[in-house]
Amino acid sequence: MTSRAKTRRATGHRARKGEGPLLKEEILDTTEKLLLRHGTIDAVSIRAIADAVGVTPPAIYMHFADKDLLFYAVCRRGFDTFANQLGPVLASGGRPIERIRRLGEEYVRFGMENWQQYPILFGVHKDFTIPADELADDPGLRILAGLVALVEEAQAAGEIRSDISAPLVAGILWASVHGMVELLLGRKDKPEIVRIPPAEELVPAMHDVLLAGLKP
Amino acid sequence: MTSRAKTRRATGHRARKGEGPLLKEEILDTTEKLLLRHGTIDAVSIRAIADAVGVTPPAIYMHFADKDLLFYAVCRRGFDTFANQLGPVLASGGRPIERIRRLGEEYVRFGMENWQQYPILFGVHKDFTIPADELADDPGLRILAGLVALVEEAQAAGEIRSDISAPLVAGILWASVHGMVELLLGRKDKPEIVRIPPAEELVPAMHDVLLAGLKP
DNA sequence: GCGGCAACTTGACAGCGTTAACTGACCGGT
DNA sequence: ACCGGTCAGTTAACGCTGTCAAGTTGCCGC
Repeated sequence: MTSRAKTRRATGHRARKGEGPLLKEEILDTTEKLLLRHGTIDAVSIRAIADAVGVTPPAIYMHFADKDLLFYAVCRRGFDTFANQLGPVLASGGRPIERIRRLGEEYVRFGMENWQQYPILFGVHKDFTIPADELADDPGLRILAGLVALVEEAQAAGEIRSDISAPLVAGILWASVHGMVELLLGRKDKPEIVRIPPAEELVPAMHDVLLAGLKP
Repeated sequence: MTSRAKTRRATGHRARKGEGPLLKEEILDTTEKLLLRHGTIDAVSIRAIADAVGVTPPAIYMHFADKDLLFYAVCRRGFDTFANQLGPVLASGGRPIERIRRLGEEYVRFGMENWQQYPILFGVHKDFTIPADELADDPGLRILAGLVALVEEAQAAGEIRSDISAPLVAGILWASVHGMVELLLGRKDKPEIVRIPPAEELVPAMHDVLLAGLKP
């Protein structure tokens, strides 16, 4: 029993005319699962994906041009759930400045929970070049645009100083929360070496400092 | 002319008894050069390194246990030059709060200039497990310890609020500058898509906000 | 001069992403 | 009812990768 051949090949099943997208979804699901299990892209081979789906490796290439685009598609899904998680916070009630704090805390929480996908989503090093047409309505950009609008709202309400432009403030906030996630993730499984305070102290303290520094 | 075989094999030279470390240094130099040229670890193969040095691939394994440790050694060197660059700033003159600002700006400048090595040095995703004994006197930890001490000095001088512990402040500062580097690097060669303000505005503005929020 | 050993080389293995060429199965048209 | 077309795969292979076991070469100390 070297190879599983679970879902499809074992059953002798073969997709009908319109069933291509079915396998495509199945590949995406399996790839995400394997990525979550093994942690990095390189640890998940095309052959392993194909085997888990129950299909031969070249079948993958019927639905994705290459490995990078497959994993971009997987990450794109994660990005969407990320945007869906943060969207409600953007539109929630309360003073703008409180929404900004909640947004940052949600961001860090999401990053910590999805630690396998996060570096792939937000890392500098994603080798694959994102297709330009897909990048147009990138979920991350939607969030960033929402953050800029939220900052403008806070500035209009007099809750944030206006001598720094809204995109500048948004960039500072984004850099801080992103750096915080990376700091926490990097020292995640070696807490005895680097004595960094735990997330429960760092994240609120950082927001205190940032929002204090942004007061008018 | 398929393979270069530059330095050693072409000359018929073979290392004497004590000349092992010579090749080791040469491997490190060549690997660093190739890494800077190609950007990522995966783009630099053991075979390419061996070929550039003028040696067969298994010869590399005489000096490094595997590929990961080779690249860790290369990164460790970069880390040392990083520490050497930041060390003087830590000990330089001026008020502690000014030194903190200069430290942050130097950090970002270093990160931007060494953009190929930076993600490998500071990324979450370095697959290799750093040998525990090497990690003890890690240059990055020395810098972090120096930053904590600097923050304590600033707190003692009454330049930074003392209701947040020094390690907490240091963590916030580190997360911010690191996130700023990643933000700038990530959007480095696609400035038309994400309209993020340039580094010359972001970095000083971020330090303004942080130091304002840290005022007593 | 000779054993020993450091420093390599040769040759190979298993696994990778990817491609070209082939094979069924289903569908619409005549 | 057959039949070409096309969708959805398969088989086989190429060139590449990191890595290892075994063999070879040449210097050093005795």
